[in-house]
Amino acid sequence: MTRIKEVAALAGVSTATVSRVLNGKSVSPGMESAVRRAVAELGYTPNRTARSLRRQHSELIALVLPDIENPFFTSLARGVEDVARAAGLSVVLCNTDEDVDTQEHYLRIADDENMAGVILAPAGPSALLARLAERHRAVVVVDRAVPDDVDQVLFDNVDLGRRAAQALVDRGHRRVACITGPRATPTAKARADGWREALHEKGLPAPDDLLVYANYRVDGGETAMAQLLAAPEPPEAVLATNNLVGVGALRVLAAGDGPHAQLGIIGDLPFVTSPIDDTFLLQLHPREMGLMAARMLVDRIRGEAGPAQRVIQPSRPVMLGAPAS
Amino acid sequence: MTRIKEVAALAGVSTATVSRVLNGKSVSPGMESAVRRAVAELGYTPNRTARSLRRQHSELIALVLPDIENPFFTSLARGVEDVARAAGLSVVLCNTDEDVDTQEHYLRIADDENMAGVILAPAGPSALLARLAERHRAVVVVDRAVPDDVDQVLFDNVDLGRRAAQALVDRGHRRVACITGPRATPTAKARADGWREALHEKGLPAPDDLLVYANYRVDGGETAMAQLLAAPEPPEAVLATNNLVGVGALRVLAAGDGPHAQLGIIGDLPFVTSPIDDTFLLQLHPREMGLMAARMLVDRIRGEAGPAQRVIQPSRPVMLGAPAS
DNA sequence: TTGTAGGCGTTATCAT
DNA sequence: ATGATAACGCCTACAA
Repeated sequence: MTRIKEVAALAGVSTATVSRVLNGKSVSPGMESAVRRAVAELGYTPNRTARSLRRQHSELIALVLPDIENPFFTSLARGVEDVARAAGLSVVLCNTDEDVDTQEHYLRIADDENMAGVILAPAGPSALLARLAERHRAVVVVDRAVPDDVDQVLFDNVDLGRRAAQALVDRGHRRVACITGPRATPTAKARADGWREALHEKGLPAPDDLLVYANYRVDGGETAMAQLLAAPEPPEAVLATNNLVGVGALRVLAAGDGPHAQLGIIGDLPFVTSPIDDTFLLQLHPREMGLMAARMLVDRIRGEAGPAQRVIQPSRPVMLGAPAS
Repeated sequence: MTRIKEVAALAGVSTATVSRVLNGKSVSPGMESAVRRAVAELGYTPNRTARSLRRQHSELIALVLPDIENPFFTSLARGVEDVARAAGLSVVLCNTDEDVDTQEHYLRIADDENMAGVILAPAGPSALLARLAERHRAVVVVDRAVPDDVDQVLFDNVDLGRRAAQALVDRGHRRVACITGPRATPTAKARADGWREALHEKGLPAPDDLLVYANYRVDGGETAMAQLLAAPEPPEAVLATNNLVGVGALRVLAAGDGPHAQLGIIGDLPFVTSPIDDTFLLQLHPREMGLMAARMLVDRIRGEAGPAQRVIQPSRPVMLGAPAS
């Protein structure tokens, strides 16, 4: 454990001078080189705990995610890292496992560790978030909106649902079902609302039996898809409103022992193995979302940001495989 | 920002008493309740930076991973979290992106932030790791062996390769190919060595054209599998030595426009969509590996661990779908 | 049991 | 430009 004091002693200067060299303040060339030599010789790096305590902020940012196993979020994380590292900040990831208590726990840690900022993909409402923002801590929320007055990078979820459903209708389908997440999940509800609006705009019915509230994971998609296909009058097309239920739905179709249906999925599928013919994808570009969120956070940390803003992230429609026969 | 001083003032005691209450030292009941009331009223939580500086260690552990987008590692992370959280430690994840410089960067942060311990899945050799261990920092290495004298939780990679290849040979195949990672990746090489040994033990040849060194990701698996199947004499079976190249290989097979081959994969496939008939899986249970590593780390942090040990993690063979026709 | 005070390692202020 | 020193917030001897 080498301390600044030892560096100072070896270089024959005061600790203040060492500190100045390390922080790029003006120091005479002779002393500077002596200090740098001593630093190199001892392999000294400043103790970040002491530095954070003194400066009242560290060079860490916390990226607090609800589900580290969802490729959407890991891809978002990569985007955040790229921007943050380039700005001299290090990213630590915290997994809330969709649990609000765990979320509060990690937000509090970020605060108590004097981290420079937090990017949060909320698992649910947070009391701490507002407090952090009030104290002028840098905070950016991604993916799921919160009522607080903080920077947010979001999708227009109703629009996503509408456009995805429209794409399916435009391919000639009249019975278009929707698999979405739990009623209590706002993005799931919004995307389903978009689906409903699209059908109505096209003059099509959107009966309750065409809308399935599944758990928002792979097994939820499987169950829901199986249920839809087993109905007396199965849908001609199915919209899966996130990547995981999309994987589940795709699995059921790929098993191939039931009626077919055209699939639309909101999100991306990094690890699919089946040939996905005849599937409509509305890609979300989570990495870009991470890049944007990190840029906003860096600006805020540097004090270059104005009032809190909400940015809507674009999405991209892609048709995979052969057109519907 | 509420400080211990304010709590002390509100409770009418000294800061020392507040600190004692917070850390479970003996305090008279009257004072204790007064302190607890004040803490609750102010919503006080101790500043972890100051605490870490004073105690010389924080309650954070760093989980340093080479690829946050690989489900193997996210699953491992979940295991680590479960044990660590139960032990009162919080986990922060750091992504090295398979880059040794980034790895050293995060290891240094873990050290300079006085973190309680580090679990590292190495991207390559680390000079800092040995220094951390020497300074009696808690360190556990997972998945990829390092020469240093630290706790390690590993697979027997040669054995994995051997058993997986044996399983394919035992199903009657004589031309069994192998897709593995880059020559410079020790686990990739070891698993390929196991494959070679198995073939030799069965009296089968293991010619160079049956062994493909791919990049260890999905696209590497695709390219390698396509190459193998396009050969004049395509293999009857193919061993993919990790989950990602397994996905790539499976994709090529599922596309179905070439000759077929039976597939063996070392690892798990959380997001596959195709029906995987006729595939041999040697499952690795990364979550269990994370549980074990975290338990060892906690023991070491608590000073309850003896000399550094290496634990070999078991794997499980599974045959999916119908037997080879 | 409780309070006082020193120190963890760094940075920043204030003299020089 | 440089050095001595206070302060960041907390914990823990030591004293009472």
